[in-house]
Amino acid sequence: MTSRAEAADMPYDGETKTPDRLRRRASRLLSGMTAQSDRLMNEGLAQVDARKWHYAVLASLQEHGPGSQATLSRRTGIYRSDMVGVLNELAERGFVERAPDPDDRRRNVITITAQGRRHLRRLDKVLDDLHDELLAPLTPAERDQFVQLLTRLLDHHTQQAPHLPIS
Amino acid sequence: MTSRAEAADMPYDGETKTPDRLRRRASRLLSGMTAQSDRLMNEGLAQVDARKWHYAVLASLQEHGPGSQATLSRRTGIYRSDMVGVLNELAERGFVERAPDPDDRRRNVITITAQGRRHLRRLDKVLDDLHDELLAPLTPAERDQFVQLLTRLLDHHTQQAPHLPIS
DNA sequence: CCTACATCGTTAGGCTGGCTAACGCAAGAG
DNA sequence: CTCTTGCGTTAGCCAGCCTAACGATGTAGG
Repeated sequence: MTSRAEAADMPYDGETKTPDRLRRRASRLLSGMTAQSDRLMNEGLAQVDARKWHYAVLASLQEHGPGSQATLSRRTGIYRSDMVGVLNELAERGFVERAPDPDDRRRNVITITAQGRRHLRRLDKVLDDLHDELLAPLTPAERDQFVQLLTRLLDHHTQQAPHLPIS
Repeated sequence: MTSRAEAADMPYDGETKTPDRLRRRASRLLSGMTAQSDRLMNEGLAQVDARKWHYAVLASLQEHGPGSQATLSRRTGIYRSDMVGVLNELAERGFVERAPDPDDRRRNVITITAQGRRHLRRLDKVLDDLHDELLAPLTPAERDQFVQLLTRLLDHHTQQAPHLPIS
């Protein structure tokens, strides 16, 4: 409250904030960590000729069964404009099948193939290992808590602001 | 264990994995959450004619004092090729000053101005509010823990893989 | 002094991911 | 039959991240 500012060579002009707010800002930590995570996953998946989206689509297919491209788009959070390309790649490799839906001729029904299921198992293993590396510094309990905190945060934000088609 | 596969209409071919592995993958939670966070911060900062980078630079200047562009680049994680533009924007608005360094004529010395400090205080307030919104579903204790977990993870990965110039 | 190398600010450009817009087609509602 | 909605597809924008190269300047070694 007292007038002790105006000292021109003192950089901290009355700020009592935590010194390294830059490093502590959750938003900054998040984007830093995501950058790291993306790098890790992309590199790892590239070694088995896959991408994150491949996994998302295959996993969604296996867990919720076949669906139209739009459905998959909603389930995975991939825009339907980008879904086209992803499915092309997956179909090229024989991991999914794209067949016209007889009940609704606008739609394609996407089905995972046996090969796709094998590939998915492989990806799951790869991702497990990568996540082990990603979360290496945390104990199992901490990992659970981390995931739980993230889940709660994400749920909160995707529910009241459905900006993303995720989930 | 028994052979009960081959049932073609049953999508789950013996997988005993957690059903919603897609949603639980830390990497996926992270990128989802970061997307949400980035959106929030960008929108909030845009309302005061600012960007994330502006904050990073100003905060770094205030905390560690003036420095060359390359130094700032290393401190904030902004590539020096992009730093040019950021500093142009900040200088235009009178938040920093760019002066040639007499001791090393390759360098510019960047200094935060009084106006810059005022602006930074404003940004800090804005960001505080935004983070309150971001972390709304968490209790104070949980927020701390979240930040702490993220910090540990990030430290771990940036130390042994200095891919990013961050910090 | 000369040479070799590193660092600085700057410009240009590439790649990727997220996102919007528009199209033609098909389905459903009134 | 028309209007609206959803579908798959193409095209393209924009921001972030990142590399490469340039001329100018500094540093170290002979």
